[in-house]
Amino acid sequence: MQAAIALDRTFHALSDPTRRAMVQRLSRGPASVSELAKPLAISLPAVMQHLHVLEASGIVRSAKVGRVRTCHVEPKVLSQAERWIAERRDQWERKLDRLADYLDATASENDNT
Amino acid sequence: MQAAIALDRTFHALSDPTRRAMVQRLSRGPASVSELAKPLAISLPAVMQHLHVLEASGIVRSAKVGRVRTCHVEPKVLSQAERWIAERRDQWERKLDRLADYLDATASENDNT
DNA sequence: CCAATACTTAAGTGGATGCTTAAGTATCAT
DNA sequence: ATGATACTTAAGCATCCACTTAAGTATTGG
Repeated sequence: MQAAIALDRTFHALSDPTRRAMVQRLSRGPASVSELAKPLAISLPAVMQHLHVLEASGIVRSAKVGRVRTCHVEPKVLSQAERWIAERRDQWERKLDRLADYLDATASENDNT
Repeated sequence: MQAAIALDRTFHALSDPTRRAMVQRLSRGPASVSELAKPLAISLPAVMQHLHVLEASGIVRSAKVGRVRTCHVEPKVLSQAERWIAERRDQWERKLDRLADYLDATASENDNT
């Protein structure tokens, strides 16, 4: 049930376009807070708040050296969210396949008119 | 950039445990609104509101026949969200691989002591 | 030392979210 | 026709969200 809260936080973190832009930037490599903020048309405190959300989800980690905080992506958490989606999608798609098989089988039974 | 709004809605829809439970139920097969509501400890209007969120994202579709509304999962929208995550994760993991390669190469240069 | 840099904290605001209860509407069964 | 069933709409409410500005703190370069 702890996994549910992790998924809550991860999907919530990814539901905002600014945060996805930050993740996209960080997936090209580490960046400081101000580097993350540069392309965004919002204040630095707003960027900090988004960063907190991303860190709370575990998607992003950061560490401060001197006055610079450097951030990077943590792919494991992304994998968990990805897997949740994939499992539901697979389940539904297999269900559709089984339905198709059943319909095919039923159709061929009626082939001998 | 229409895709961004679709991702907003999809990830937002998945960020709630009640809605994920509904998706999980629907990935086993179609269900009516009251079937969806049965295991949930919330009122029927609340279930409706969650359903609206899921439909707005495109994850779920529904149609009413008589007085029963039947809902089902739409796997394409799930795939898009899944792909967004996979792309970022891959990018970061490849970056780490390249870094490892670089470190290996640098290490072997210093092998001739 | 002192000013610039790089965050960080705090407080406030408008709007979205998730829930409720109450009161509908449209079928279906008798 | 009438009651039960299956939603559906509406209204209200507490909380959360994304953002702002203002005022910090901690490093670093001159």
